[in-house]
Amino acid sequence: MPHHAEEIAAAVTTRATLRDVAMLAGVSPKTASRVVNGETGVSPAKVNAVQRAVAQLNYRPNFTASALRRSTGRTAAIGAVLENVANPFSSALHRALEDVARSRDVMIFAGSVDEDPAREKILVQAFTARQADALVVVPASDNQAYLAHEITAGTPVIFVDRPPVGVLADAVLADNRAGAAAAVHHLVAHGHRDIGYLGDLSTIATAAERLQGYKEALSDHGIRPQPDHIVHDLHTEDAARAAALRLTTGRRPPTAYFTAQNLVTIGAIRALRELHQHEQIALVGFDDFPLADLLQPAVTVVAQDPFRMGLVAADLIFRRLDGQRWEPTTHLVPTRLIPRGSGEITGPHPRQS
Amino acid sequence: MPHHAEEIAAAVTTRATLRDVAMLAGVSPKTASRVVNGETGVSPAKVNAVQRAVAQLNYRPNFTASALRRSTGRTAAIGAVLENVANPFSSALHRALEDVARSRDVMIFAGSVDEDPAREKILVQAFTARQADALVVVPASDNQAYLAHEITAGTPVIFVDRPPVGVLADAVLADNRAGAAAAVHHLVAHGHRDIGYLGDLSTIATAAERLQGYKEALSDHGIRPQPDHIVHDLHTEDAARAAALRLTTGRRPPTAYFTAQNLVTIGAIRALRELHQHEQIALVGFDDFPLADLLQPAVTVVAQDPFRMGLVAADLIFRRLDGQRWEPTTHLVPTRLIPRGSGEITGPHPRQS
DNA sequence: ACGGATTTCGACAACGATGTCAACGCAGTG
DNA sequence: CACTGCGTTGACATCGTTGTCGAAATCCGT
Repeated sequence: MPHHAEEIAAAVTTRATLRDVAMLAGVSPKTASRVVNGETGVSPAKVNAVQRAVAQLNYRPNFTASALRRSTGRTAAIGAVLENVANPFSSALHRALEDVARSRDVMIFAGSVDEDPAREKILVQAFTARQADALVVVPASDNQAYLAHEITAGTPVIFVDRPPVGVLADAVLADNRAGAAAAVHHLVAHGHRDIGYLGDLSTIATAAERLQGYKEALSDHGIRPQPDHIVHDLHTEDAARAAALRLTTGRRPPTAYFTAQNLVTIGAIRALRELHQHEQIALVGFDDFPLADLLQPAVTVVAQDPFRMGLVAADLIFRRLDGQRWEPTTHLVPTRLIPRGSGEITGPHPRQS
Repeated sequence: MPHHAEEIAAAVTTRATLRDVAMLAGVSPKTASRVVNGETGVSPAKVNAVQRAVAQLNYRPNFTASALRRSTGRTAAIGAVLENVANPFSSALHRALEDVARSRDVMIFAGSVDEDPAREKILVQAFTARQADALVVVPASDNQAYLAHEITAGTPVIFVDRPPVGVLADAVLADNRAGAAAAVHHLVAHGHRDIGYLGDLSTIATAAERLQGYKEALSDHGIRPQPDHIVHDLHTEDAARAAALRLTTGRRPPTAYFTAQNLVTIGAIRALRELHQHEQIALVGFDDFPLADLLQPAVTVVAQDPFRMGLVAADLIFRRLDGQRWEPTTHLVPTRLIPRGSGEITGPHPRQS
């Protein structure tokens, strides 16, 4: 159906195209395109005519069509496969990506995986089908070999928080092992030798790393970990609370806890409160959370820096998009132990020194 | 440049197109398209050949090109103009949108405005340029007339948390006025008559509504609000803390506070702690926050339900996208007062009844 | 006034995909 | 045997935009 002038006038209900603008301005679509894109070499008279037509028709360029035609094919969009856009870690990461992307006029597509491996693939597919220029992935599945094709096809893929398996790619990880070890060293230094471990799903790579750090640190002090004081697979606050209740009311309860994830920390705190042990039993949590400093006692944590991780990931992405080449590299972002009170409750084995 | 067979074999570095698939399978692009889209009326032999070619070339359809050609032109993407993807309100809203969108295979573009009116327009532009099928907007500017064109062009636009100005559109709002009034009634019922108000930027519509509710509730009880106990434009935790410190150490300090926003609430709590007044001065905050129940005293709040607001907004969007028509409507999502302790500290005017 | 350089402009094809439609092959019918 | 009808298939145009390239108009210096 050809576009006639009278149609254009009547067509307030539909979006104007460059053809419509060109027709109204009495120029070719190509010239209209030139004006819209601010190219030089168009006579002032035509520039004016096109600009008036643009305003009159409220023309908005179709960026997807433009990207399709353009040589680079860039869509100026990055896909972020996150754990859950609503949790603080993911959303801080998301925000960091956005901040860097904003300076380049790039948008972020974000989606939540909820630890569902199938969902991870679905989201990656959805983002690649929409021609995302790059992907940021917090993997939930146990293998990301399916991403090899995207990477060889030139799409930068950066893994964040958890390392890739089955494929070589850049990764930005917290130093989970060192962070967990620091927590344990801190507790031992405050006189604890019987330190309970409460952790997330053992399928999650970071959880495994933190357990490893916990065990290594204990072994550094010649302490043999008590198997029944190590509990995995606590994926909800309530599961963590139940586990902490059980351990604390058992015979020979731990004198301190290392809680290896946010919700686990909070669940454990609830349990200790209920048992009125929160001023007696020490606790260090992995991953900081808002208001940790306002609780009684304030909660000592090993803080990650998800915002910084996002900044690093975004930097890698844009360096790759700018054409830089390098071997896939893993970047460790350090953690920081923040003593606030709960981790400084002294235990029964004060240091001799 | 034409696609030759040997090019296809060598072209592992570039993304395969439907042309490549068709060529390798020995069929026309149209037939390949039919197979990829699962249309009927293709002989089993060709279906097989195409599927093999798809697998061999790791073909992934270009959804943006498809959307461009398709009659509906839907991109299966919704733009969300949020306050800040990293704050709990926005991210809960975001997540609700995602949950509903997921069931329709629709993705969410999200961006943060940070209360910057210019940024609001930029994001809307970016989303419409990318042909988002619909927009969810938490406005920060004082006028959204610029969106009228999108709406008449048939793009559903739903305002959330704050009403639109200068344009008619659906809106999903918390019942700010009633919620604020409920907080004040609650405090009065516990013996308070001198209730300080600490609020966010007065340019934000919700802040104005909450102040209005506060004033009306006071007036219902025949209380004249004290002008110097009303402080606006507290947009950071620290500004709120400073204001609470100032009011509380002034002569004739309020016996209770209504803090009209999240960070303001937390800032006020910090101030009261520092002055050791947190067990003496009552406080009700607007908007719930995690761990409010673990503080000492636990914090009484008027809870909004951003997740529900997102669900309602998403429902409106998809009903519009499905072709339903109705006059723009405002949906009020009720708030809920959650007594936890800080709001039940009794004041100097216990009720006679 | 002339030739050549420069500027301005539009026709055309193409990006990757699909709607339209006509052509083809093959079976069944009169 | 010619004809109809159905199921397959591909040629072509098109979505909105821009890269390429040559034509036309304008400019300059001599």
